[in-house]
Amino acid sequence: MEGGLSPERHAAAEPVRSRWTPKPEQILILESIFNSGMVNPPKDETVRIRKLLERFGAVGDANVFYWFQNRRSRSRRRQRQLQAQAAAAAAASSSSSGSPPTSGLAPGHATASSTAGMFAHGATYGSSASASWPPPPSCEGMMGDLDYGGGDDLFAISRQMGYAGLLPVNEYGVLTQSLQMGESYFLVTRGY
Amino acid sequence: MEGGLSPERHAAAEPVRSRWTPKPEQILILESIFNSGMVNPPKDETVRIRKLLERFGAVGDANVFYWFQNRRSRSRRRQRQLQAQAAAAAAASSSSSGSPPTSGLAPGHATASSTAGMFAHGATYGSSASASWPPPPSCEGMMGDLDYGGGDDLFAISRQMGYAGLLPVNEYGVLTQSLQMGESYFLVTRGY
DNA sequence: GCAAATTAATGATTTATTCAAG
DNA sequence: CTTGAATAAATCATTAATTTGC
Repeated sequence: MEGGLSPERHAAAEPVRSRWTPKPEQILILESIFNSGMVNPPKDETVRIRKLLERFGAVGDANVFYWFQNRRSRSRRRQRQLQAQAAAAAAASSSSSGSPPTSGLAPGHATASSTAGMFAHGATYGSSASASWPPPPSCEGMMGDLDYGGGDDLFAISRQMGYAGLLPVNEYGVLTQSLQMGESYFLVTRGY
Repeated sequence: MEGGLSPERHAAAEPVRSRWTPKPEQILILESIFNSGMVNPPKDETVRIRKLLERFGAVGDANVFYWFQNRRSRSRRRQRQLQAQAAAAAAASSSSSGSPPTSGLAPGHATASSTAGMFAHGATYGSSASASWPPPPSCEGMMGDLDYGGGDDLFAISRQMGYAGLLPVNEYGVLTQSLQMGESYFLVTRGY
């Protein structure tokens, strides 16, 4: 099995599609949100998330949408595969003990080993990204962009609550507790 | 008690999701384009198409996108079903004359009965043509951006060149000849 | 150590399926 | 039933991890 991708291609006018490569911080945020149970954010939420992520690098709504879509899909596939494996093993060794297909998307275990401190911070990294927008769910929340100021008030919020301190994370360094829906979080990485 | 993900996300107030009902003229345009071979228009083309359709009623990019998606899907399914049927029949009767699965998308009968006059107009080219796109917005302007600006001259131009004459249509009143890629067409309905 | 060559992850597209309005 | 809307599954394509030979 090999890719068999030779330098032979339409070497004429290829726009060279490049794709978004999320920063570690962005991944952490996304994982956290996903892990907190919001696996399929509606459009307005997606916009909010995107605005959060933008602090760490250019990103578009579409990227966020795609991320969640892929995350859902692959999470489920892994789950299925794992279950099939278990089923096969069970069938091979003994019998029954079939666990009915629960939800499929299981949030967090907690192994709390890695540490990622979270608190607010203001730094304007990202620029904006080109963004078209994929087909998100219902149009309910399409009333104006509840744009809380300009983003810097994130500070305010977190200051209000004081830095939330450390939150429980799993083996991926991902939160196992849900983030507050209306809040915004920033994270401070430890090393990288 | 995270509650995980409640089965219901939509707020209590059901937004009464109403769906787009394309006008006959719009359907004709869409069918024509699809029938002409452009079965999966890239984003910029979709925008153009949407602008065209907007003359006959409110419509968004997402609607156009969905339409083509569904059209492709259902066209192919019908084709497959038909083929399966044929295969089954062939197998049942005698030795099969298997026709390899050609492309599923290739209509083009011609019965030329209905009439729809179409004006051709040399439109803005500029098709970046290459890339496809990330699916379009869901609840974006069903009325929002009135882009009539570059739109009106369509009429002007078509008036200039005079009606381009009738084009061959099939039993659905749909063109059987391909529309020119860079062009824009208008149709004059006969009654409705 | 370092790049070219491979492989593994994963962002982006397309297709198939499902749900619900009309 | 037809068909617009939404989602999940499958697929493609590019980027990061690696392996490998020097």
